[in-house]
Amino acid sequence: MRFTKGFFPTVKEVPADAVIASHQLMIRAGLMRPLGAGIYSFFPLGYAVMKKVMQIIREEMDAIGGQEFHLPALNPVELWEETDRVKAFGDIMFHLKNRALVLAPTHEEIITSIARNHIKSYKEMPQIWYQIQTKFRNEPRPKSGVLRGRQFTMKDAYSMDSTWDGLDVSYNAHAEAYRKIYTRCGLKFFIVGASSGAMGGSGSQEFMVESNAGEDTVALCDACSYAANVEVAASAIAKASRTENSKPVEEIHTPNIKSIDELSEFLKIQTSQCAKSLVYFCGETPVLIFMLGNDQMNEAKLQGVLGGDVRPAHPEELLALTGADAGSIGPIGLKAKMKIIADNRLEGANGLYSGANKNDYHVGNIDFNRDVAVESYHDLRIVEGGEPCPDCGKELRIVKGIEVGHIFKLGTKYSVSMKANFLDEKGAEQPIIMGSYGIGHYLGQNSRSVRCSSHLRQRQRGIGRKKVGRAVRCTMCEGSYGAV
RNA sequence: CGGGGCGUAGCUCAGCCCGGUUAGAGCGCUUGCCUUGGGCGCAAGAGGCCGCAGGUUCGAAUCCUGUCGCCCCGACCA
Repeated sequence: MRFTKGFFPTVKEVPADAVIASHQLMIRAGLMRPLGAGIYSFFPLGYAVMKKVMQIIREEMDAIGGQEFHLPALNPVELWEETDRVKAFGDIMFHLKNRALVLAPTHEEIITSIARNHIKSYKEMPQIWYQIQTKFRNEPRPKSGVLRGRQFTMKDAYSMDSTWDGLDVSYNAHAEAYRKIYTRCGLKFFIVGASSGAMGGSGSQEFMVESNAGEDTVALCDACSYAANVEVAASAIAKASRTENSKPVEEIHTPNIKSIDELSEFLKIQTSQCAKSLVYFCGETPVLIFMLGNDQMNEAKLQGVLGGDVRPAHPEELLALTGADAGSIGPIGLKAKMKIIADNRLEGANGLYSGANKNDYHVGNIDFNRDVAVESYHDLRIVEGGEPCPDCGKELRIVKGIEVGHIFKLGTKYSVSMKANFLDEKGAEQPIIMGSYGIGHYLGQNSRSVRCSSHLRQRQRGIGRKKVGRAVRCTMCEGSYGAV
């Protein structure tokens, strides 16, 4: 068909409700249009790009032995009740009003139900099943165009193995296939370790693309391959120093000194000679936390250490527990007995300054070994850009990333709850060992890959009609984007 | 779900605070002319029940209430 006959409705003006570049460009170039919040119609040009991406995905999935399915999006609720995920998803899952049906946000349950009906022997595994399909998630807040929508296209794959080694093989095969897929799509990606969250299982990795439109913040090392979500990222930053001899503690009058900066300024000391105190509650239990200097505490890490939801103490609680207001709290002279934990950087440190638990007073020469009943030391800090990489020591960068893929070792979570068992070599019944692999799973989608491509391909001038034509062709040519 | 913003021509917006004749602009669209090799120029024209529903008023796009929708921040994100 002639290009001039094509339906490519372009717009000159930047759409009022599109904020990020990719969203604006995809609309302006006529790739798609919104139908409602988080719902998009893909027009021929946009669908052409999407189809090319799907083609690449199919080729790489087939190459690792994947078999393509087409599963229903309309699912009986009962299936989801078997794994208790009706509750787990809550409002995120769409429920039909006039039937006991839900719109599938992912397909572990369906796959597992098929597996339990048909896979009876270890001889029938491994299996890799995948599909490219429309998913539905009732996002409380769709945003950034196609980045987070209520209906989207996703490739989801599932592996079924009879052994844990087999799971590793399937998992690694997917990781490799994903590398090829993103590379062929022309995306510069990096891989971060992730928590498997409520998906369950023993491990997972996220494939991410650097973008300031991203929703995740990642500490990234360009020298080695270290990459970790800031929620879990660590750095090889030095600990606080320890001198040969500890001097006796001394109380210092520090009128109106609250912050670490004010304290170091007032006492003419380094911020790294100060211990910052924070009080959090984990449930009903107050916990006193020490950080070195101006280090920021990472609530996600604290939560991991304490094993529950945490919240900062209120001002009145601070006063009751310590005898002072925020800014004057410290390890010595506490009013109430509290669990005390501290950041690793403070382990064994001495000569430190902290609050005296008395407003307008601080205490100096604190020795954490001698004066503070620290229950345990943990990595509790938020990694900052420029700190040394924990693996290679080079500088870390803090970047925003878009999750374009997520792979999980599910293990037996679904096979156990849904009783998907097989007979092993000895004739013993075992639950199937599963993996789940999404491009890009919860936050991702094929359409997001399109989005990323558009985003990365944009130039100062934006993408005009001719450029879009070429962009699409280039997408079709598997990542020869340099030519655009 | 909490906070903020916005809903006026296909698009981007003005008008609304200080209610009052046929509601405007640019771009787009249609027609004609011009030009006849590139987001051209000139002229004419179509197109809006001012998101929807109530209310206040002699009179509402303009004020009030409700409602729906959309966007942003936050919470959430399997």
